[in-house]
Amino acid sequence: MPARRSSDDLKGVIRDFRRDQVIEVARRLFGERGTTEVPMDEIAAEAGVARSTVYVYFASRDELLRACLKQMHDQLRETIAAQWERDVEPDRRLRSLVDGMLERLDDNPAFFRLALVTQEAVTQGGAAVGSELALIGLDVARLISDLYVEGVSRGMFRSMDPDRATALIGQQIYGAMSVRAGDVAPLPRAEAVDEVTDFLLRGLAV
Amino acid sequence: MPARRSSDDLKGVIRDFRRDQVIEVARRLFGERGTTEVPMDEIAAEAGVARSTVYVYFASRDELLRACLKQMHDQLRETIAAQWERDVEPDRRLRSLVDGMLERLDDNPAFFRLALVTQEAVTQGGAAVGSELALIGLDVARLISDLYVEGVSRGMFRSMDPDRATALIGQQIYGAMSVRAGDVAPLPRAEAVDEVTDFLLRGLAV
DNA sequence: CCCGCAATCGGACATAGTGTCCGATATAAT
DNA sequence: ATTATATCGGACACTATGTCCGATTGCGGG
Repeated sequence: MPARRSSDDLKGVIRDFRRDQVIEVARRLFGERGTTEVPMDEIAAEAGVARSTVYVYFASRDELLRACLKQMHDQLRETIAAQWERDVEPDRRLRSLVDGMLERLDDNPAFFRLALVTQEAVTQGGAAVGSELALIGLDVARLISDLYVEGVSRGMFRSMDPDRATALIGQQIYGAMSVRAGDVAPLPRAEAVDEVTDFLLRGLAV
Repeated sequence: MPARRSSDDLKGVIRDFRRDQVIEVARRLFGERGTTEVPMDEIAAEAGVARSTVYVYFASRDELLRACLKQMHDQLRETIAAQWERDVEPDRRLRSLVDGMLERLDDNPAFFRLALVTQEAVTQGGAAVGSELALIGLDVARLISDLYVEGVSRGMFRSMDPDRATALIGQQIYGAMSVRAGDVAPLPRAEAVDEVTDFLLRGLAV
């Protein structure tokens, strides 16, 4: 039986490798051109598989999109986790969070665009896709909420409803990412992170 | 000649009326379901014209989309202009701007979603569509910039690079709109406007 | 009323892409 | 060699887009 099992493992490894190739290609092309304008033929060809094989791995374009989002989500989680352990102060954690998000964006500009264009997929009734997006949103929101509450308890942040504060902070980060994703000449990241973090902390008023 | 001219005017009026009908329907359906998932057949049927007639008025789906954006832009300009004349103080103007944007969003929730999903059309190489979006962005940015500069000169806002301040303010507003567009139970508008404006002014720090 | 003109309609057509299906092929294990 | 499994490649049915064009409709003028 051991050889049999080893063979299944190898098949699984090969299959996962192939599947990941398709996801990588799809992520890039979807990010560049949107979720609906890239023919499955093209994704298959670039991934080096037959088009019908793509449908063996993914039931539909939507499911492929969902897989792309999941991969993105996993990477985001890793990035944020790594940043998070490095900082303890709430304001530094805030900075880390912004940094992590912008880092993922810059590492793969198509990253955010994929999330952005995926809003359309949600609008189109892609419930499964929507739930993957919601998970990403919840992860980030929880991090924001935690750091906000900690900031208040340390007397660094002014007191507001935590949910509202979380929403407002998230809005700024989301907006910053949106703008940066479309910017042909974005600021150096460290500078952009400082700027957004500063603005979040201090606002406009003198 | 006068009667001849009058007839041409009537034809123009009828044609514009029909064209606007198509735009209205398309705006709604695009906003609800995205720019690519609504068949032109359906838009035509709901607007009460033949599908081939839609192509008489608009060369393509993209051109129809562009017309939708232009209509949206015109309405936004009217809303902002009306709000703008009512307030002079920079912080009140800021509030008016946020209010105006959220008002347009609430008046037609599909409004913002249309702009959001149109980001995808831009990604897809819709240059003409992109330029319409850019015009909207420039309008809003100019308003933000003006009020920011005035706020600094009055000693109400702290001094930063005006372009960066404009970008940061714009990001928050954009994020607020994005979140609100997807919210099934959004805050009452006045409350949301106050909250965003307050956050813009004061930030997080105590 | 009739006629001419312009706009619109309705349908056919070619094309592109999606998802399904299946026989042929390739590969690995026994 | 045989068997089992995964993949390939292509055919198919269907949907939607944009183009084209003859038929129909509506309006204005004589």
